[in-house]
Amino acid sequence: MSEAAPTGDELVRVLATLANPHRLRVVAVLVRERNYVSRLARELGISRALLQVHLRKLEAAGLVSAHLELSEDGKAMKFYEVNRFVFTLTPEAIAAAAQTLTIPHAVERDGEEGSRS
Amino acid sequence: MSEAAPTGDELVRVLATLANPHRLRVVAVLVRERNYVSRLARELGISRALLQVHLRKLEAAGLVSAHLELSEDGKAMKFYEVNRFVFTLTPEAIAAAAQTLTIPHAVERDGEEGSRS
DNA sequence: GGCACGTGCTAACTTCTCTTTGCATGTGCA
DNA sequence: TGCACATGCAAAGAGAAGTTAGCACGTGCC
Repeated sequence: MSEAAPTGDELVRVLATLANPHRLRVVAVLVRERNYVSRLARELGISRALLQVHLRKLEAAGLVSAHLELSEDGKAMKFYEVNRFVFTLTPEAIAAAAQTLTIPHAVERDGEEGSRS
Repeated sequence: MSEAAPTGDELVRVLATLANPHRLRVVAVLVRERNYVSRLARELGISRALLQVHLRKLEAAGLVSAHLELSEDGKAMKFYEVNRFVFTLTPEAIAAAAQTLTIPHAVERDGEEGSRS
């Protein structure tokens, strides 16, 4: 996931996903070590239901991965870990990504009838 | 604005600002050349009122700058241009930023696991 | 069985964001 | 004076996002 040139839609999704304090904290915790949902919720001090929503978004954006595993005592636990990724935000990179946005707005240049000039 | 280590709040604001197709296109157009509001709106094919809202957010995030100037025929025109900025998004950078988030969630780690349910 | 722990889901509420619509101001020019 | 162009702002609706609460399922163990 080392981004060389993300598409506009992809970039929008990633940025929207990371533009949230909860999800930033989730990434921060997962960087240290992989973790399963319930424990992660406890460490972050948020409800499990809320965490799941954020984890789903992070996963949808490709920033984290989930692995369902069975613990020694037979309990199903869903482990999450962060993926490697590098997104570099500069005006130029953004301009390039913007060109690939779907549903592009009309950039028509017809009515050039300025009263002045 | 070459970010060495943005704060969590700052990062969230920048990401939230850039996570929008319209604003990405605005940056793309302004990278090529500075422009004033009305013309920018025409080129992007969106209403002026809508563009102003987006420009305000971009400016609030420090990504663009505005300069009010008078044209030859005396009309007041507000020119916008993009600022230089570099934000590098990696799991580690995000983890670092997350540590500086205000209104941090309680990350308590004691035997407070009550069965309140 | 009942409790503690893990998972999943959804309905419903609140809050925020986006977008449109409308009106206000000012200038230059035919 | 009236039109074309520039600016500004705010109310209000529509839609998306965030959050809570509640229920479902499964396992191991006293």
